[in-house]
Amino acid sequence: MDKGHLLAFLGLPLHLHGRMSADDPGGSRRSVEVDFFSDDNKQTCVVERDEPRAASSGLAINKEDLTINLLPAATHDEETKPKEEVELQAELGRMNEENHRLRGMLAQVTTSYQALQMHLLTLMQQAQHQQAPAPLAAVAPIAPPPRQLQLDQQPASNSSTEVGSPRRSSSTANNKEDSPEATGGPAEGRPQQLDQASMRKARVSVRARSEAPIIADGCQWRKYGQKMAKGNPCPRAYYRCTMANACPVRKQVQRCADDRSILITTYEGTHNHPLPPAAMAMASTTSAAASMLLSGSMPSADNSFLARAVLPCSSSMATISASAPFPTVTLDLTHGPPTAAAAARPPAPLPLLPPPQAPPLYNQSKFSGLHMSSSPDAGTTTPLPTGIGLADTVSAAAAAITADPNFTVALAAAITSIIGGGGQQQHGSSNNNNNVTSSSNNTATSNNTNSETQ
DNA sequence: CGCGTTTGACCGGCGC
DNA sequence: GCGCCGGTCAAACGCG
Repeated sequence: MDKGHLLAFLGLPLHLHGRMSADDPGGSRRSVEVDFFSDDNKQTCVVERDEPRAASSGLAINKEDLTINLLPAATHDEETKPKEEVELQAELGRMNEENHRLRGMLAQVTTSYQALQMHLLTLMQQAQHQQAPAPLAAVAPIAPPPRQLQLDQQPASNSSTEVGSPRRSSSTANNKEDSPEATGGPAEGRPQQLDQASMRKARVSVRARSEAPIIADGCQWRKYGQKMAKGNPCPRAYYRCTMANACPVRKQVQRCADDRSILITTYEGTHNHPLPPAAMAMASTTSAAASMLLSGSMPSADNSFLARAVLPCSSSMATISASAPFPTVTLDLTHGPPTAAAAARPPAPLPLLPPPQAPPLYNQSKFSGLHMSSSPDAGTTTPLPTGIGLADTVSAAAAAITADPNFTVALAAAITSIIGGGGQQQHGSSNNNNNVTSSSNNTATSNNTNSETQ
């Protein structure tokens, strides 16, 4: 959505723009605001452009006004100069105050926009599901509903035909996962096909400080390859989920080239089986992030803006990149606050979905794995020595994200898009939790600590 | 002996 | 068309 239209749509007092551009000593978000209030929005600024001149001694000034005031000052007497400087400084001070107020208003507008965006997304996805219902029906018998969202459900939905090896080798597998024909059955709606195609490619990258070779995210992984990636002296390891026979989920683990204490884990795909609670958090986060990417694939969507919109409280740790090859959500857990505080807080009161769009299953303890999060250091930059601690870190971080009401809205949208009207997820959820309670203790990742060679 | 890792080879996509 | 590079395969190997 165009920002100008957004402001108009939200009824923002557009006359603020000109003032905003006058000065922004704040800095970090300056580019956004300048762009926001650029002169390109003439139709929104033209009304106000005369006002600063009419009240040149008032609060509202812009760059031109400053220039006009400063240049004549050079010709003034030496005695008047300090006076004007003092006035200017006073004005600057007032402008700074106003700038802060405007920032607050901008934050409010952004919040409103987020809500609207999420609502729109939800409506769109609901509409899609009315067009193409029940693509998950084929999956449901295989893996009970409570598992994570089937964003990458195509392999799962085809698991009846794609028996056994999930290989994608051209020499051994004719049913390539990436083939559009495999994305959905003939009953599937075209728009959803496209959505799933994009979501299948979506990845979620988690950056976390860890001395361990991999982060324990609650799933079982089997290493199937290792490569030296260009531009990084550290090898990249490839893991495949082995909790189910044909689970399509893969992950890549690589240390950051700049800071080798940072472990970058990239998840791709969606599990087609029940997950341990410990894995649920990450998987759900992954799925929701993929859903966000879906929404970001809408035309003219600004992904960075989208990232801030979807994860407003996590903007410092979550970024969305649509740059090739795959759209990727990066969750940066290497930064402590502000999310560290959220991550370290007791995980029990996880605010989940707002009632209207919340599928029943997510009002259950879908993220019960987060309850394992006991490490007070979760989300901080302190390296955690054990895999369990890392699991806590990841889970707690995921809790921090999912606890964000805006994120849960996005999550609701994701669930709505995937599950649609399908409702009896709760039973499976409880089954799922029963199934995996024990596995959550063994942290279920690959036991081989030598898998990550340097 | 079974399971998981290692590692060189292979394949496909992409840029030039 | 060619080469680079990411991703995957599969035989070899190690470990319990």
